[in-house]
Amino acid sequence: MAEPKGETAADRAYRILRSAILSGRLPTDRKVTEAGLAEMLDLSRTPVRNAVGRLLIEGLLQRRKGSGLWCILPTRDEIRTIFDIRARLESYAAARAAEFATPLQRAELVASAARMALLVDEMLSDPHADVVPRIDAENALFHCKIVEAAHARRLELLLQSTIDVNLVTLTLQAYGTEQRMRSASHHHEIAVAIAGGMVELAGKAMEVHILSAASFVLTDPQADHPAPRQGKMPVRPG
Amino acid sequence: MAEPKGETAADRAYRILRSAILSGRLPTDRKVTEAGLAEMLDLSRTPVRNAVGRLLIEGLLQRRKGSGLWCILPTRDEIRTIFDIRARLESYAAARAAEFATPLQRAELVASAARMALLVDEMLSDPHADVVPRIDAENALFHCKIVEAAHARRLELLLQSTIDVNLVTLTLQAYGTEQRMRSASHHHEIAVAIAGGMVELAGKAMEVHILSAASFVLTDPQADHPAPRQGKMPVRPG
DNA sequence: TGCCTAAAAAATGTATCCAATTTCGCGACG
DNA sequence: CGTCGCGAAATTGGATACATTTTTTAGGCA
Repeated sequence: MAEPKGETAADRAYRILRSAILSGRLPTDRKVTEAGLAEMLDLSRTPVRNAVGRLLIEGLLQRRKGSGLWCILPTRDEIRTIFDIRARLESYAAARAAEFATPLQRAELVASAARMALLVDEMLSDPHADVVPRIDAENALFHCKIVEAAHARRLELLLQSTIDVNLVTLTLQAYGTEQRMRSASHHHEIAVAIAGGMVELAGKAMEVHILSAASFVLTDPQADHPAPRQGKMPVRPG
Repeated sequence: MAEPKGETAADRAYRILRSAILSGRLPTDRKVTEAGLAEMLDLSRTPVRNAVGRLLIEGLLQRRKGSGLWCILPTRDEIRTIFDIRARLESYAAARAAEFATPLQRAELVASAARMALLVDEMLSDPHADVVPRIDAENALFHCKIVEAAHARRLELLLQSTIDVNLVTLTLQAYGTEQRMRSASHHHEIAVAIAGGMVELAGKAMEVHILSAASFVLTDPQADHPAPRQGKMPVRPG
């Protein structure tokens, strides 16, 4: 998951910088520079510029003309907006999946939902086991497979820059037993709807799934910012 | 509109290449290379690589591992998908605008809709006048102002890469008198809804506006691909 | 003391060179 | 005659040097 082999230096810079910004390891109260980031990552400016370009497009960085880059952490309102956008785009993806998914994809979605249910059971029966990362991975896989099954490259590209693993993980970390069970139940409903070709239901079920997560995260007092840290922290190149 | 002064070489390359791809001036049946594009534009590979990177993210270019770039023209199905996505994102933008727009922005939207009505009148009374480009411009301005008034940077970024002026212009070119009148009417309805803070109505009216355009474009036998040309055509650097 | 100007410092944008990876063609061998 | 393999060519990725633009600061003059 961390460092794919065929990854270019630019990809690596992008992955590390994006994670560093969203987890608050880069300062938001002062400028950073391409040269500085390059030194930090032990790279030349070329791949860093590539990564910075993508982050500018995603809005996680902003350029103040001649005066450095500034990291932009999404505010609570912006996180709300991101969930709203996800609800609209992913429900469209689910609806399309119900219409266009291959038989194999439908089966895989049902299987993923089943695995998720098992994982939640495991969590309930043995709270000490380290199942949470596996739940996170299964969740990511499920959403990813739906977008693939929608057969809409445009949708993939848009969601890719909207859904960030850091934000999703943040969401899931805020989840408790109750919410995880409900979430697993949602996955089952969505998978069955898609497998059965029920376009409307699949879309609406996904909408509920996402907005439910949003409402939970945003009403939880702890889940404010992703690590609203201030001081400068080193980002290790590895 | 064409060439902003403070534009960098990379921006220029991006603008020209994107337009060249969508208008069919670059071949889709054989590879193009960064070096080739650079020579075409009379630039070094550096700014071209920047532009190519953005186009790869947008999906208008695709990289076949070691062997050149390929231009990807949206198929009819993909255009349909783009309209669906626009309907969902722009209706969200309109709803947000109805909630968050400043008084000035509300007034400007109403004014834009009024100007559009005047332009359509002008077109009706004097079919020979060259009002069509002005109508296109007013239309672009209207949609742009709504997205701004939504006060959601994320939405701006996503729509920016989804809405392409070439596709919109293509749509409008397919429009006749009847459709233009209806479109102007839509603009008025949307502007009034936003100005009056009617969140639901604004969103739904925008949805109708976009899907109506989609249904018209996609049922029109002439509006198939954007210039499905095959042979190689030069792209002038200017 | 305050402001204008100009020089220097900083940051980004561009060009060019080199390295690494992949492709394709050619030839030899089975 | 087909296939394997090696090498040359093509293409992209990364580093560095240079140009351009903007900011900041130092200094002089009112």
